[in-house]
Amino acid sequence: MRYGVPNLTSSPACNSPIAGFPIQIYREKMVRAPCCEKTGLKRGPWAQEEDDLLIDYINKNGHGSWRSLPKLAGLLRCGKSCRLRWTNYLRPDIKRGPFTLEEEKLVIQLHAILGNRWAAIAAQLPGRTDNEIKNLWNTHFRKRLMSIGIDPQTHELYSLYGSSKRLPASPSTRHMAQWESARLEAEARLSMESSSILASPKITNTDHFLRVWQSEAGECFRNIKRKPDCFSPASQASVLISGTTEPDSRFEEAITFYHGSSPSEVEDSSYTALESFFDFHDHNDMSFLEAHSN
DNA sequence: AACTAGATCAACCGCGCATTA
DNA sequence: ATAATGCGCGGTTGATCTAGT
Repeated sequence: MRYGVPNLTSSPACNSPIAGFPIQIYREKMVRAPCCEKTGLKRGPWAQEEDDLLIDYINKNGHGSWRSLPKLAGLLRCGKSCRLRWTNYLRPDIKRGPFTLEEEKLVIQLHAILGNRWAAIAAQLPGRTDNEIKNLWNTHFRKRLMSIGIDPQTHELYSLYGSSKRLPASPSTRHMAQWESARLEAEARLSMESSSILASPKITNTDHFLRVWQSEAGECFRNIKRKPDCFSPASQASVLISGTTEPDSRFEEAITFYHGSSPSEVEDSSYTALESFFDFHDHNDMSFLEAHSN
């Protein structure tokens, strides 16, 4: 049976008084009380009948308070377990099955920007859960990136900075490596695919971003740093792209990287970077950019 | 056929933030 | 202002599956 009695000697979770620890020790260690009374509650894999009960209840009543849901639905589970089961597996809009090439590419690009913010990455992939993406990353991408000499955490090329994993000096250099890693990964995948079916969308995307880059919006985007006013470059870019004045700090670094690059200098890696940046915003933003394209 | 090692992924946990009392 | 509570997140675990020997 999976997830049996916790190992009291090694698991931090055993600090719970319910797991057998004296209440005093529990309090001294300042450990938060468990989310629910675990005695008598079922753990481990969900049975079909449990799934049916949960689906039936949520379909009729919505989930409401997760804490009170199990009792109301007739489940011997804690609310946390119910929420996890629903959000990661039972939700009707969950997309099962292997990730598409485009989804994989997007995950890599978003990870280069967002890091291990799985929920934020999942928000950009409809039907995919943070857990699924996290598993995908840890089981596939991490090893693959490492095998081609890229640090999966920072997206930096080990080979650029010698054999050690020390960080490169400047933010712009770091981002060059970051974007390069995304490009290398995408290209490595594409090279394994012999069909022209996959090549065509790439060209289309490149043309699209080249058009955006050369458009009025792209010009503003490139010249942002030259504009002297109260907004930071990233703020201006955000206003331009999405209307928000609260950009992620990583975008500020990204803008710095873009600044000074001419269209002829920005090859595929920068298109990939630009694509990542724009993909982070919703599709309405893309409509705005397309409307301003030549 | 039996064993082993590595890969996969559902489910767990503690923590931090936001909200409520 | 503070404590309690609820929820969601990221990291980790371990049962099961698969491929290799």
